[in-house]
Amino acid sequence: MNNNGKLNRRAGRTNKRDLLLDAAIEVFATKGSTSATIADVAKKARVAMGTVYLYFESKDDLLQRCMSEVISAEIDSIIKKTESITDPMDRLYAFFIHHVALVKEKPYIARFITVEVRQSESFSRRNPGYNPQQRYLDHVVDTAKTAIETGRINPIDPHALAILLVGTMDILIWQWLASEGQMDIEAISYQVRQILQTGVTPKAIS
Amino acid sequence: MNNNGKLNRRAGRTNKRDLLLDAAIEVFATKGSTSATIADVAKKARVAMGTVYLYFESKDDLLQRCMSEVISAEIDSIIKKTESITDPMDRLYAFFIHHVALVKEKPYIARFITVEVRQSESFSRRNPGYNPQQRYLDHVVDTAKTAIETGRINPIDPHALAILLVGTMDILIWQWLASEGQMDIEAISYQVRQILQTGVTPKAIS
Amino acid sequence: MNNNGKLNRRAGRTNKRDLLLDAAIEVFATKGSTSATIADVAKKARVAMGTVYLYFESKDDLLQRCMSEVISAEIDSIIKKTESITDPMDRLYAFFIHHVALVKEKPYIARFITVEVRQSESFSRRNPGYNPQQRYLDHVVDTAKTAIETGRINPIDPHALAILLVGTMDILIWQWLASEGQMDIEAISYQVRQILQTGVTPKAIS
Amino acid sequence: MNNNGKLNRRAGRTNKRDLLLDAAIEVFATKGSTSATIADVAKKARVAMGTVYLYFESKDDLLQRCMSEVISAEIDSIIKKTESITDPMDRLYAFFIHHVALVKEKPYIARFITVEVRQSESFSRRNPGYNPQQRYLDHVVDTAKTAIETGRINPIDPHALAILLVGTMDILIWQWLASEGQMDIEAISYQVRQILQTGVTPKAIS
DNA sequence: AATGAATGAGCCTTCATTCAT
DNA sequence: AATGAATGAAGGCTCATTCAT
Repeated sequence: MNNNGKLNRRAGRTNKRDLLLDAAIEVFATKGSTSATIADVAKKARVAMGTVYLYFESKDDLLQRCMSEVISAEIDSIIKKTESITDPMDRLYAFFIHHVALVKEKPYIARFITVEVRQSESFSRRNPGYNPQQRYLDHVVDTAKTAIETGRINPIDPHALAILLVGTMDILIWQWLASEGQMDIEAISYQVRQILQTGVTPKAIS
Repeated sequence: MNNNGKLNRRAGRTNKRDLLLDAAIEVFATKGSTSATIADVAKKARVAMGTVYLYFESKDDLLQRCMSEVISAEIDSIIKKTESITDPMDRLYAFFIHHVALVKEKPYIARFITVEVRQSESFSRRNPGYNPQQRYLDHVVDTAKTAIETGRINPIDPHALAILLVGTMDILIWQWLASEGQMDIEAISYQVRQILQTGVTPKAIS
Repeated sequence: MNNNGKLNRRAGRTNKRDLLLDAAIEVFATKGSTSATIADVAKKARVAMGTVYLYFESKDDLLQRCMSEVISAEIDSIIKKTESITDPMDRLYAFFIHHVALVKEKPYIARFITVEVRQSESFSRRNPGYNPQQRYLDHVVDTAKTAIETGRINPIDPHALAILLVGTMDILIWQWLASEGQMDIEAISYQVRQILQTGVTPKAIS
Repeated sequence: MNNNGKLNRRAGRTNKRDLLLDAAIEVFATKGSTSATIADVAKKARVAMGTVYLYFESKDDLLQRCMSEVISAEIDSIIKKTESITDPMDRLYAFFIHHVALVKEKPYIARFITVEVRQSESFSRRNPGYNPQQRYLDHVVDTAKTAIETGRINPIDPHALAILLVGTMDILIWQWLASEGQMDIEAISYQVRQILQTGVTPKAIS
């Protein structure tokens, strides 16, 4: 679809680099980043081991790039998709649902986020802005603040709500991955929304 | 020769074994179980490397024991502590608070639970009963069912509530660990309880 | 770029593999396969330790290959060399002499055969066809049967003769190795032939 | 059965030492001396590992003592048993048969002789007099010389005869061990005697 | 730009040996 | 004399990284 040499060359370069990033995420998610080897990644990408080092400085660099580039892009994409929704409650729910969709479409990205990113402390400390969970939390806090300001939801603590939502999403995905796709993630999501909306306590008593 | 031979021998054996388990959990939690070496564990426990193999068959065995013995014991202890509380809502909250207390007291156990157990799929598959998160989920589901039956809370989906609670707890701890203890975990916990009790939607509107 | 790509690659691979096999046989023969280390073999072959694992799966695999490839090839070669000799007695003697020549030329192969193969029971059981001593015995039995059928030698038990010959050869080499090449192995061989031909008992008395 | 304290104490000491030597030979013969561990020997002897070091300086010392004491004693015993036989040919055959009997009675000693002793170069060099095969060879050479001097056998090379006999014996036992006792060792022994007595060559032709 | 053979540091594990009891 | 827990050096093997082609 590109129509000049410059873009093509760039695309060529980008394609192999992206090919490697995709292969790396899948391999890292499947075997765990420590157990996965450069040979595994190279094999999955159908290139020679040495080629990996033409695009990434080291195995650790490759791992960091997976987090900061691929994962970050996916999350940006999700957040952007929900920005046009005006009702904050709907926006949060849409964000939730879009993430679920990503998970179903590219499960290895979900596994990578829920497993690898969490344990990568060195990454989190060096690149706090790229921690997907932090991105999610910040996004929810922002949305919640708007919702409160507009009176759309009760004046609750936005940070607490964010933790509730993101934590729920995280473990929901974890459970779904563990169930190997057997769990009805949408049904649970809907139930979660109901609880959050009305609370658990009977109205008369609360 | 202190008390009697039997106790001494048993205590002696148990002590060194427990010493190793504690050291292992801390080391595994800090470096990740794959990156951590037996030498690290031995050094932390101030014994020689070979000694580890007097009490555990392999590095993997040591990791499994950390999960199935130490972690499981802590979780049993927490669940047991809350069993006497009659009000289901209070019981769930107490369970939450006890877990927070454990985390504050032995942060490396928390880190081990939130990070290592999650990625140890092989363990989870072989020993589903020892997965702490599953234990938590089951416990909350049970408690929620009771609460619903007694009319103490609305007839919501217990499984959804469990995912909400445990997921929140999990990420709350993760955030607290990342903040290196700076976050006011109790305040957030209280806010979470408020949200869960009354819901986010203004009464009149919902 | 010498001849053609195919041959070069093949030759390159074969050469390093053969280099390792030769080094391994010498090291195994000298130190014993259990005491010999991969580092020893690598050092003798002037490669890095890891290189061994590019050509062989494990230390045990390397040992098996020494037996099944190198040793077997040498023995095939000896047996083939003697096949054209028509007189069975001469053929047996030629076989004996050729083996002695091999021993003198590549003493470490001889030592490997007399020492390592003997103790490698697991190998013998799994690959009975590659046991050099068994190969020798079978060959001698076959030749002896022909010799008997043609009336060239007395109707003795071929199996007993095989054991006599191969056993003698084995220990003769062992003695020669122990004497560090000082023993006149051909002279003894000739004497052995004399004894076998005429027997030890004076004609009149027997 | 001893009847004074001194002897008893000595016997006590000797018994545990002998117990260890027996256990060691069996273990060394079964697993190979390099693969066998001190723990194996201690377990077989039903003593603690440390006890081994009360009677032997090191694992190597234990191995040397197995060769120089136990094996040597067995061989002395065999040679002594045949000394009274006047006819040299009968004496050699009796020696052969006695060794076969030892092998059948204590196969692990046979395996130890045929396998372990052979590969223990360091031992052979340091203690040439204790090499069982050398002892056998020397004995046969002596007997053969007598037989020749008395005209009982042809004036052959005694050394060649010795190598013939001992080599045959060695491989015969090896074959028998490999056959797991299925081979009729006596029948083959008899055939071997026939061949040695009369030779393989038809009288008229030789 | 691409390859993959070669490297060697580092890890898990074993086991001969010691020593406090 | 006897024990066996503890030690730590050494070996097999892996894999991130390099470099000649």
